[in-house]
Amino acid sequence: MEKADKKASILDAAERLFTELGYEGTSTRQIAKDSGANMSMINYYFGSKEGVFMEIMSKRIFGFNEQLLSISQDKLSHMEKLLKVIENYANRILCNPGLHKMMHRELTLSQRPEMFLKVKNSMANNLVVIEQIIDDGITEGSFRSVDVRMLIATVMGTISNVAISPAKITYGTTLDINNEDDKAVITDRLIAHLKDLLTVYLTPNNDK
Amino acid sequence: MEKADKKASILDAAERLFTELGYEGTSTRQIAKDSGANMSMINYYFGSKEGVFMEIMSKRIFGFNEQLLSISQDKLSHMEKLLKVIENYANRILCNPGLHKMMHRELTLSQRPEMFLKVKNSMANNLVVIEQIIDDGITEGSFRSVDVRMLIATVMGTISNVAISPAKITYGTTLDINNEDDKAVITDRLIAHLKDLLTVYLTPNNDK
DNA sequence: CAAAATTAATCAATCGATTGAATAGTTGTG
DNA sequence: CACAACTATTCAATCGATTGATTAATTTTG
Repeated sequence: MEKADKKASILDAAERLFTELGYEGTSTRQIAKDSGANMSMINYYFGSKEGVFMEIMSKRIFGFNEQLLSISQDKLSHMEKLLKVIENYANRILCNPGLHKMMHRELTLSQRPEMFLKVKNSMANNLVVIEQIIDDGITEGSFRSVDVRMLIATVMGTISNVAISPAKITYGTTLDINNEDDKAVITDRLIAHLKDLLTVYLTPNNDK
Repeated sequence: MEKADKKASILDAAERLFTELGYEGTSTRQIAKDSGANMSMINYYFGSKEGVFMEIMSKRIFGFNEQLLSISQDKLSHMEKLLKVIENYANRILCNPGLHKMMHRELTLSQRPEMFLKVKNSMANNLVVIEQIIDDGITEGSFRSVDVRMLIATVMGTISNVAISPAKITYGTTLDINNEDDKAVITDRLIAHLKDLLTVYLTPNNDK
């Protein structure tokens, strides 16, 4: 309370509004109003509305890749690595589904190429880490030979789908991802499902 | 050429612009300009900008569910039904990825509740059809007992991920979903992957 | 005091929507 | 058939509101 820190409060308000209303749907006036700051403070600190957006993205994306990289270098079996990466990835996305929605939206728009590249590169980085692990597992013989790119689309798509779809569509009838308790349940269920799926699918066939 | 049919040309231009720039990012002036119609024609025919959007959605969503329902009533095994539904679903979405992106965007925004409900209900309808097929397969014993909702998230998420992700991220390095020839290749690859995945995952374990 | 932070007021541009009038096509009437 | 009445379509012009951004003045801070 002491230190106003308008800069942070602007970012907070902006992130919430962007998440809820989209980039175009959010006005700088509303950001100012919600954060208790004057309109000019937005341009004073971030240069422009787009500057605010970029700052939010940068802050959130940072550290995402490092985490995955560190796991991929752990002393684990390929399957253990893969499952750990997925668990990490799912937790990261589901702990803030709104942000993930926002990133997804920007990724499907041809506007704002700078944001597009940022999000795209971040995703691409995550992708190569996972791809490498699966590739290693296949060449080692501990994984079946599968379409790696498509399998990654399955993993990321599943997580994304759970994070994005409106509550009652994806999960049972009562669970709501906006409820904190339910969110933990959903996350666990998602991770358990992916572990089961990948274990069954990637484990080499015994017979034949 | 004879008949101008401004109404259709407005819808065409609007769909292209909405897909590319998003709903908020598209102005009625640009729709008018691109379609060669006067601005007021938009309100004359559709009442409002949102009316244009709703018309596009309605047109596209219509028939989606009937198709799936008819398949689910075919005389096929549960696995055959499931695979056929998925093949249909994938083809439908990948033949017009832009539209799917647009639907997805609207689904992640709290604005425009009418659109939201339309898209959501459409998806929910598709979901129950698939869910019923898998449920039947499980009770019959031809499928393993799995987390049905999560598996559906996997199927839909995979298709969605392939349709939405920028070309070079999801598929190999050369394939581009915006190229018509490549699109066919990607679609086939996606369907083959899902068939393989579901067959392996749902087939009951022989040993143990 | 000087620099940084904050404010109210205002900018030009653009937004979605509406207006009233003009044109074209159809229908009704004798 | 002829002419009036009516409906549907199209248009330029403009509406008030809102957009992101900027200005210049003021306050706070070190």
